[in-house]
Amino acid sequence: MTTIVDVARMANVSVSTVSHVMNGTKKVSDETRMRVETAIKESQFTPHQMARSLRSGRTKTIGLVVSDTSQFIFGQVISQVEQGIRTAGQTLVLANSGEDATQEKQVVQTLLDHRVDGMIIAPVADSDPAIFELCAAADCPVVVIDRISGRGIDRVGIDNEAAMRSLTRHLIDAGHKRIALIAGDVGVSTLRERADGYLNALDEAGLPVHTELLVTTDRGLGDHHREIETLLSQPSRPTAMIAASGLLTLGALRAFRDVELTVPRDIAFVSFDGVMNSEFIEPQLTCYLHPVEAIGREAAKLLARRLADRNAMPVTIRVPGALFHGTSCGCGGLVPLTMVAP
Amino acid sequence: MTTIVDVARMANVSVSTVSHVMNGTKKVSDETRMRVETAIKESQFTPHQMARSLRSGRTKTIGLVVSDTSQFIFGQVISQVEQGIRTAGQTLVLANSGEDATQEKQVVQTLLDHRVDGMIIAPVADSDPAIFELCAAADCPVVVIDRISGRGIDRVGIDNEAAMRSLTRHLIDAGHKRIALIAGDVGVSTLRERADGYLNALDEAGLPVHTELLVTTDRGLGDHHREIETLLSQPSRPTAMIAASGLLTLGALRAFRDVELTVPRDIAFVSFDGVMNSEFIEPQLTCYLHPVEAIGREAAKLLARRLADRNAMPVTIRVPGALFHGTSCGCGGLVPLTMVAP
DNA sequence: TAGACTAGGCGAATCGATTCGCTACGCGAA
DNA sequence: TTCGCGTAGCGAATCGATTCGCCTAGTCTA
Repeated sequence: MTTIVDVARMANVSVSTVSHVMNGTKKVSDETRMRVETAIKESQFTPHQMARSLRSGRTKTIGLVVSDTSQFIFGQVISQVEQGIRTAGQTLVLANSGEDATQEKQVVQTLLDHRVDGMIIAPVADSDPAIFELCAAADCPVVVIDRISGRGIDRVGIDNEAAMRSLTRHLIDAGHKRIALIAGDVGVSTLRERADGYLNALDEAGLPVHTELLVTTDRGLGDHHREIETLLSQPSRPTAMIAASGLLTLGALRAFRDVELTVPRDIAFVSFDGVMNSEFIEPQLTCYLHPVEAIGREAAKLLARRLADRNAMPVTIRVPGALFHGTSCGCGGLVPLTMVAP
Repeated sequence: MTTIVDVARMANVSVSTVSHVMNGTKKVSDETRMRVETAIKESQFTPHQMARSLRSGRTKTIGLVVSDTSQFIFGQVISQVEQGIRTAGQTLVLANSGEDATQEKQVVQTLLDHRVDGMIIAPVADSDPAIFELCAAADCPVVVIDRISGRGIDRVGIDNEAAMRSLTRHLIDAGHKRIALIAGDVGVSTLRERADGYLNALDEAGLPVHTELLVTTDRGLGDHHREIETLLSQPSRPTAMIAASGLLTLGALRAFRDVELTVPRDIAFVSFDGVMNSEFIEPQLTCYLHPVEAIGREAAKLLARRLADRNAMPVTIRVPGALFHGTSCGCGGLVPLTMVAP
């Protein structure tokens, strides 16, 4: 590989002059600049990023930690983040936390060892708060996605509570009183906020909470379709059901199929977050559409802002999503579905 | 941040001794080693990867270039590759080529500037062969995924021709003679191989090729459902159809819906590659299942092998996929679906 | 007991860039 | 003529690790 020394020799100037030409850090006469530039072209010189980083302390890389790269939702986030930081001249270093707090801490440390200039993290359920201290100690700015945790940190996510309240309200307006929620792991802040939205909607409407209709799980990412089957097989089965995530929606759909219930004839169904290719699935799901692309975009923007001004006030950005009115809620479009507040 | 110098001072030894303790590059007495190790722990020292890389010439990073991170198939690949290299102590640097040759070349250069130890590339359709020269010049091993291009390079992919031949053969065995292929951009080697499989199957069966049933496009990633609609609206419409990719399958499904054809009653349909959540889509698609996870895994393994032995013979690994016999082909399970040769 | 050899550790060069301070030169003013 | 000053460019220290060669004791052998 050719180095800056080779270029300097070719152009018959000193190493520092070549550096100044490349970075525009000092005035160089036109004539010298030309010589250097042609030398760079001819030798196809590209500066060694490691050497550059060692000296300057900046690597022009951004770390992104997600819990499962293969999940569709994260694919969208990765795509948007990559695009955002690439156009800003940065490069993406990706790590998978595998929905495990120990591994998350490890990969965060690895990214810090690689001296990323900043980090975007979608924390796991029982994330160790120490990771933020690690980043702070390394003076590495962090943006948290989706799952909100800690104060004094830039965050971007959706308004889970309001969105779920809208969905629940819709079923209530359609006359349902026994509404089940497949809530998932309420240890995850996202899912707990959604469960809160459900409870608040019931409360506002003066409806009682039937604890047997609230399906939560302590841990794990399963789709829980066995539990849902059990619930649906009982004599006092609910007249409506809400799934709190895309994965849980798939579990519910499996359960409906297995116990041979037809939606919306036998039970009304709405979901938080759509599922892929839902346009080909019958019935059309009434659901909240998670604005994943926007979240990725905003996260990249937020980090860029932070890198430009380390002392800016930390902010929390709530990206609005959209509600899709399908046929699965069984209201036949007669009951309006009100938008989530922005 | 604490550096190796701090540790050396704390342990009352020289810098080089600390280095030797960390890397096990020289024998150090137990007593000294202990002192150094406790000093490392107490100071929470982690070596500066940039400095380390500058000296050693290895960055412990692997570059991965895909054309669209948000596509499900690449999400799977990314996940497997990340896992593979993480367990090997490497870190993943991800770049998006956006299905554009110019951008692809740029990101490859960026990754080389960051001195990745190796690279895995899923090339774009009209990929510039120069990218391989760039890598060769930088002495950076490359593994090519899926789309095969060039010789003397490690490659991992599936046997597109054989898989497509099986699918086509299945429809022929079921009695079809007018079989359409939605082939997509045959400039992409993957898709051309699939088209070849279709043509070879027809040839083996002694059936003529109807060019109007072969829908190809010069460029782009669209799902082409308009073209498919046109084809289906003609009086002499085919009795069976094959879609050559997951995306094209979605286009076909849209077209069937829009022109109100029922599969398999009005037309038989099989697809190369399934679509997400297809278990909830009626009818069940008879299709070839792309072994994406295996491809990602193998790519990581292949690169590891190459890094261990730069002089090994370049190999091409063909990962076998599976065939799923659904109801969309309309044969009612009466006609056997023969496996792809491994 | 001298000489050879080993173990354990130290010092300094090195990787390839950035960046600060210095020099040499030319020009205008006093 | 001398002084001051701005401009263009050079030299060398520096970032934080790795690694090679050298040094010093201590041990073994003849």
